Amino acid sequence: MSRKKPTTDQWADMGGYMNAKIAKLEEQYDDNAMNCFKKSNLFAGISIFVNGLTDPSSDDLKRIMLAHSGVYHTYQRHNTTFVVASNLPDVKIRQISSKSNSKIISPQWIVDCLKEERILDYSNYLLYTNCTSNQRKMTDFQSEEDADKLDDNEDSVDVKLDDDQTVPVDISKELDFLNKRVQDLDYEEFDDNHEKGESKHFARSAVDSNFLSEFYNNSRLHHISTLGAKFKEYITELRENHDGDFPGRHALIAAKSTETSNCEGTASIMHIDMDCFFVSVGLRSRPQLRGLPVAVTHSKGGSKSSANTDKSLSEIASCSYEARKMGLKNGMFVGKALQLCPDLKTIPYDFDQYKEVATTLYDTIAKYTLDIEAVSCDEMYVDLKDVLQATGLNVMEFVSFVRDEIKTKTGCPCSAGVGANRLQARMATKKAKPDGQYELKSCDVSEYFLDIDISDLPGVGYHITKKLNQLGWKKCADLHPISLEHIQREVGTKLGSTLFQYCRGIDTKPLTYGHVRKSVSTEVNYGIRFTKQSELETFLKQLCTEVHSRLTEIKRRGKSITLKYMVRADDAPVETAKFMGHGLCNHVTKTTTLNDFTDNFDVILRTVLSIQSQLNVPPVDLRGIGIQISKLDTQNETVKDKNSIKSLFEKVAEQQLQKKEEEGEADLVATERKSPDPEVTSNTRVLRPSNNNSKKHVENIPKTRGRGRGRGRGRGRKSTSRVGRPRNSNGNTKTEECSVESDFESPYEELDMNVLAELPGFLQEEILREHGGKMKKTKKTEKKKKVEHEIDSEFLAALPPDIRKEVLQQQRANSKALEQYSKTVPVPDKKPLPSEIKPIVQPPEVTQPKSLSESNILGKPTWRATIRSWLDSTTEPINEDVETFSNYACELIDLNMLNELYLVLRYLFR
DNA sequence: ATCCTCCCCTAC
DNA sequence: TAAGGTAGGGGAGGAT
Repeated sequence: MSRKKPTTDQWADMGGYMNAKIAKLEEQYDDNAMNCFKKSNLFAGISIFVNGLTDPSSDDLKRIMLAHSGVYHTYQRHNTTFVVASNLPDVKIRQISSKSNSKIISPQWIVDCLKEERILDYSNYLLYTNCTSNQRKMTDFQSEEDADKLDDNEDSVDVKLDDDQTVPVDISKELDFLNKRVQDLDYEEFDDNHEKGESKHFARSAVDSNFLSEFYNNSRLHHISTLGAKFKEYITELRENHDGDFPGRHALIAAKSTETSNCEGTASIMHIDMDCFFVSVGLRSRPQLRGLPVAVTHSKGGSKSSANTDKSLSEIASCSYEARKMGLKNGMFVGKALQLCPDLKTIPYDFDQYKEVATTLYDTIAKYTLDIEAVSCDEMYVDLKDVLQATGLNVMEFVSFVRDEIKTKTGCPCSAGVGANRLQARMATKKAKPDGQYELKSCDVSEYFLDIDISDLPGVGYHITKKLNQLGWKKCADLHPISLEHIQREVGTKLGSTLFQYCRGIDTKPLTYGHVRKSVSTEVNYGIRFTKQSELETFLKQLCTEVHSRLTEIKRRGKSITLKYMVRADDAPVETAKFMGHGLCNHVTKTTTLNDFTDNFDVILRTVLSIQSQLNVPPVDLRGIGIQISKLDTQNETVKDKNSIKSLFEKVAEQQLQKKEEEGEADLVATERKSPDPEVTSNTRVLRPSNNNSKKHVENIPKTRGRGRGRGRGRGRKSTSRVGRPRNSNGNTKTEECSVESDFESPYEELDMNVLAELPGFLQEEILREHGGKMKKTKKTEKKKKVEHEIDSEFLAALPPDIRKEVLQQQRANSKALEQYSKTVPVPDKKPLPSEIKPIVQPPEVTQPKSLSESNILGKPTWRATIRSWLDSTTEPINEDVETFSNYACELIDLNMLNELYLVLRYLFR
């Protein structure tokens, strides 16, 4: 291959620059790590993307967002709230604003918001105000009239397009011209801003600072994946907020022509799917290409200069039916495709348009019913039973009605299949395509399936197909004489029984409407070329930023962090055949399970860096990197019951009861036993003492940074490492046991940890906080503290008298303990807390227990934060009256727990 | 037995 | 040049 590599000099230059940059980043990172407290919720719900150079720098802006609950996007997304920029040329602005909902504002807005500690009206900070100015700009190189046409076209989702005449024939030329112009200007701008030559026009590999964002902007798979997820969420949302009215149905009833009624209501599952989606969307503005073999790909040039494109290894994302007839397939390389079909026309991607069309598709269906299971951006299952019943239409009437509507609105054809279950509907769609519909009647099912290729069944991909074909099984009919056990033996229990049923048209899986994420990940297996460890670390950090922002976006936290590598296989050439591809690789993954759920950037980054050093793969050999966060905490809605405050108490009580029973005191308490909601208990896991052995809970943050001398060879298939990180970085932490004592660094070693350990959790917390921050202040604060710990009279009043007495007693004892303690402990200088303590004070990564127990709540420095965090995720109104709580408490909780629980309540009601 | 981790496979 | 992502189901085999 005469592929051009950057010369060694170029690499070296880049390395030098990158090193300097990294050093700076590191420095900032450390700052960042020390100040990882959330400072406020100022920017909650707001996300920014920084475009170009800004003041403050994008890094600073990121830190601000991190600290104030905002989200920092490493690349612009449709839902980015603000694009932050200082100086953008009009063209760029137009590009941004026409393609998204984001407003472009000056970074000053963020600075000023911070200053005033409130969200200011951004309109004064808009970099540009709508439309007018930039349209004028366009006239610089377009006639006014053309520009108008163009605009019309861009907004034309709702315009009828089935008639090709509607669109001017030369529109695509204009588009091309415009795009080129925009691109040219982009480069010019880029040069202006980057005169130092720190980066080329393109981000070539992952060492370029803007590689990640460019990659994500251009990756079809990324778009397919994220769009799909988005629409699943979209449907879930629509269902949640639905008021019971389906506006489309009225029109349907009115438009109903015949008096047909839907008597045979069995086959009412519809599977609907856009026909070669990307191509169809692209053809809307290129009517002259209709009827020709067309493919969507990054590769430019189409069929005109075969010299260059013959060998193109660019992949085809989607190709028209005309192209498929020539043997083209999605995913095929352009080079090969051109051999099969020299007349192939290639068109570029337009991700924003895909999204628009998909939205129209979903909105159209949603007018009639929300019994929708989203499969991807262009495909869904719909249960029509309800609509048909409500409107009296028969199935195919309805199907053709919506298909027409979709085609009219989007200018793109779709196909639909109808059957008694999802499998039948889906197989019916196959017959319907292209641009058609087909109902698979129950009497036809068995015959219809006989001739279906096994490889067409869902769940049967490349490998399974191969395996089955080798056994001589190709058609569904071939499977009929085979016993269930036999099939299972070949392909596994689960898939075996699925296939056994599928080949007969049986599918018992109902449509699923709720959609709960189980993991979040980000992965790049393209353009990964590192020469140095530092480049790898910088990139890992970017990936962490990315997962972190995705995690925060879905408002979840995770416990398990996986680093995934693709490593060049020993015998694979260093230069891949495909430009910047990954070539033949081994996969290496390693997972760390934290003790606590986290959504904290620092925790994620440290964990990842730590795994990185354990895997110890030479950066040069890396070809792909991914980070996955799994074991997400439970989602609010789905576990409302389990998360109720009542069940918290019940579980605590249950736990105590068990303990007492074990101690043989069952009869004493048996009468007190309340049988909790069976659903709750059935989901309660039996608690085991945390195997994290130490008496004190310590945050589970790996501290090792940089290249450790981890030696985990190759496959990384060791069991997952618990990264119970010793902090004392000078290495001599022999004990895996990590107790608070051994982990303190110098000034804090003076703290008498034994005394501290004696105190109730909440006091430890207060004291440690004082210690780290304000202990310098005099008695005054202490008095204030005391007052704060005084018992809420409202709460007291709600208690039965004898209990009230005990509570008061206990409270006095606590105060004394605190007072005494503060005398015995020397007051250190004001110093930032060591990182072990941080989470105790304001922990994003506190335990969010699946099960709650005494030991989870009490006896741990984090109990309070634990409960707090747990309650943060509950949708139960925590403003239930104090009385209710005290009643729970009195009924369920041991007396000596009451005081602590009281403090929980105070905390909640503060 | 049951759970957990590390895979592999599939789908869009 | 090219932009080979992302989430979920499930099985093998070790740990508990």
